[in-house]
This record gives sequence, C-alpha cells and structure tokens, in this order.
Amino acid sequence: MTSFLRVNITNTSNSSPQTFCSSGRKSPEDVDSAPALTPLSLPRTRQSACRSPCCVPMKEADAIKLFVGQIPRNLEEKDLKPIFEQFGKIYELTVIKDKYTGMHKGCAFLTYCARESALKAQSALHEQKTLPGMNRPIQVKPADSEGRGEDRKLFVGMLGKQQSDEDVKRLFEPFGTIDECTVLRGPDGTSKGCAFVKYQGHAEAQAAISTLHGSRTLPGASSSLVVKFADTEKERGLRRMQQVASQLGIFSPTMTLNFPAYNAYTQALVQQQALVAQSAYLSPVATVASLQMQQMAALNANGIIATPITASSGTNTPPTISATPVPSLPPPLGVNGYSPPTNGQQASETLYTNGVHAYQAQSPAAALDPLQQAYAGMQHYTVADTNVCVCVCVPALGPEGCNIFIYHLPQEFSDSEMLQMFLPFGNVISAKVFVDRATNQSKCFGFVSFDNPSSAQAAIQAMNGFQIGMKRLKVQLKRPKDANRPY
DNA sequence: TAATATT
Repeated sequence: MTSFLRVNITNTSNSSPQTFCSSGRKSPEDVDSAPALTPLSLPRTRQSACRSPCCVPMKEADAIKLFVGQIPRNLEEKDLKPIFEQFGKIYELTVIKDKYTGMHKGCAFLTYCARESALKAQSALHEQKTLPGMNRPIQVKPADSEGRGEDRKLFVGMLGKQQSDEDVKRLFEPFGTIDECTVLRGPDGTSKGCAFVKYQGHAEAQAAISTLHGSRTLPGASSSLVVKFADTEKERGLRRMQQVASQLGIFSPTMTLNFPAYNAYTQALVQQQALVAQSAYLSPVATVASLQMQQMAALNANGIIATPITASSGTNTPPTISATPVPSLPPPLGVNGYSPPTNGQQASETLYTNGVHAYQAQSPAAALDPLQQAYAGMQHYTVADTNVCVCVCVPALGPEGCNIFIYHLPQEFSDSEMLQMFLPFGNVISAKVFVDRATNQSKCFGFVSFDNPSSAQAAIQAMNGFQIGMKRLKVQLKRPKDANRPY
C-alpha cells in the first residue's frame, strides 16, 4: 500500500543510526534525520502505551496546525506519516472523516512538534507534489483554525470565460496582497465565470468589494461584475442543500432547515455526489429523475456499495442501476475517448512528483482512481453479498422502536444501498432487503435496525415519502412481532 | 456565478 509512496519521496537527509525505545518509536533526536521508511508502527496519534519522554512528544508553543488537502481517500494516517515525517517529528496527524458516515474526506490536520518543521513541509509540499490518483497537487497550509478564516476571501462572479487567474489577480491587486486567486473551471478547463480571491486581511477584501462590485461588465459576461465575501462553510452547506432540494423537488427550504437529520443526509449525498461526478462515472447532465438515482447511488464512494451505474449519455435517458454483480471492469464512461487501465496498480509508481507525471494533471486518467476504487469495492461487496444471502437469513433486530420498515425501495437496491441510505441517521445494526428466493429479485421492501429509537425516528422523519425515481419510500416503525399476526 | 477538503 505505501510502497509507491516510498519510491517517490526523496529523502533529503542523511541516514543516521536510529534508536528506538521499548515501543519501537524513534527517539526525538533522530526524528529529523529519519528516513521515510521507518516501520509504520506508530499509532494514530501521539497516544501510546509507552510513557517515556521519547513517546510523549511536546509541541512548541508556536507550533502551527496545518491543513493537508488533496489526499487520496485510500490513505490513512499510517500511510501519510512517512510523507510528512521527513520534515520533522509529528505531534499529531489526523485524517478528517465525515462525522456521520465515517467517510475519508480527502484531507487531514497535521501538527509538527516544531514550528520550523511545519514551515519546511509547507514549502516543500504545498502545490509541489501530487499524490497518486489525484489530479491536483497536495495542499499544505495553516489550517483555518490557525488564523483568520473566511473573512478575507471573496467570491467574484460575472467574469468572462476568457479571464485567467492572472487577469483576475491584476484586477484585484490594487486593493491589497493576494494570497490565493483561482478562477473556477469545469473538468474540461472551461471557466465557470467566477473566481475566489483571498487577501491577507479583511480590510483589503472590503475595499475591493466597495470599489469593484458592479463597477463594470466584463467582455463575455451577461451582467456587471459581482464581488462579495465568499460563503462561509455554513452558507455553503445551506446552498448545497437548497440545490439538492430543488433538484429533488420535494423539500421546501423550511423543511430542510427543520430537519437536522435530513441536513446530515443531504450533506452526505452531496459530498458523495461530487466525488462520483469527479470520477467521470456519471453524466454531468442529469435529469431530475436520474439525479435522484445518482445521489442514492453516489453513496458508492465509500467503496462499500456494489451498484454499477450506467451513465446516461443524453439528457432524457434515465441511468440504469444494475444489481447484477460485475465480475470484471465494465467499460466505464469514456472521457475523450480514454479507456481506463484495467489494472489499478499501474498508475501508482510514477504519479507522485509533478515533474515526472505519468499523466498530465487533469487528464482523464488522473481522474479515474476513485473509479477504480469504486470497482474494487464493488467486487469486494459482491463476494460479501453472496455470503450474506447464504448465511444470514434473519437480520439482527434492535430494541423495540429501533427497527424501521421501508417499502417502495428501488428494485435495484440491495442491503448495502439501503444501509448507506440510512447510515446518516445513526448506528445501523442491520439492513436487510427482502429477496424473492426463486428469482433472487428484491421484493422492494426491507428493514433497518438502529441501536436507539431516536435514530429510527430521525430516519422516518427524513425518509418517509422520499422520492426515488417514480416511487416514494414508505418508512415507518416495524410492527412488533406479536402484532404481525393480528389473528 | 459557488468551490477539493477545515476536527
């Protein structure tokens, strides 16, 4: 798993003899010169059984917490450590996971014991390297929590399609020092007509707004320039939910606001949808109906779900979701005539350093790693599902009030899809779609059990009536066993 | 005209 990382990371330090304490961890005096190939025995955080001084690192008072972005979702802390250890002793390294689904978010927080190590890592890595499977370079910069947050970041709308990062920068430079300036682009590189501009301070950003907002209409733009503070994370979430809501056509904004569980769910959906779309798995153009299905199926990205999706090529063809196990890689949606390698290994060795990229940045190949992962998960699941069907006949039951009945499931949904659908509401003990023995087809209903009644209620509240394709889910408490036979 | 992610 980590071997490809090793070969591509240059160890610039000389290798002095290492000393280890009883727990096998390096002593502090060795960490800065330790090669990246140290045995990966370190636990997730600095916590460990060994309490000797060498195992309880201290961080400097002025240490910087770094945010690390563009991390492949298959890399965990133990895989990342070697990459960052070369710049100094790590105080804490945490991959950021979704609080509801546990999904790897593709980023991490990293604190070195020494401030200097953080600065070294930032200058050596930020925008300098690309991790395997990523199509953009790694981000290593102080976390938002370290300093000013979003109060210095502007959203710039109504740009022309032709304006580059540089053009925008020139326009905004007179108001202050610009930290970052990025025109948003689609997968094909076409400008989305908007940009983000980050100043070093709030006042500069405010000045730019005052002077530039509405001040002119750029060539190719349909309206005058828009300059405003970028959405906060909270606002973004709301915006995304509203988008999903309008696409689904069933939730009013009020409802969206009033159901925290539903918020969590749509959040998860949207995150996953972005991931799946990025993998060129799905048509970027979706009908309302197909979008719903995509969002359901988008929960795939955990690598757990088995469902292959055939993307629609036109705007009116709903995608089909097949429940049939796929024994080998089917031809995924081609991008620019590109066909992905059938061997997921082959891209690993050379992708790391930008200078010797095996594939161009933004190439379709680079975008396909998540797809490979999805397929890998698919095959894994196929095996598991077979076992489940054979061995598990009676799904686990939660306590009274914790079990829900779901009807009008899409024909194609199996246990895993249903599980994913209800994960956001709590700890799922079991999820079982009932299957016709003769045909092996879903009976379109199933049961999900949570470990507590609130989760069950939240699930019912949010998902009863949820529209999928032409059907609406019926979600209610499972009747107690003795109520099943009323006479 | 809204994003690769910020415990």
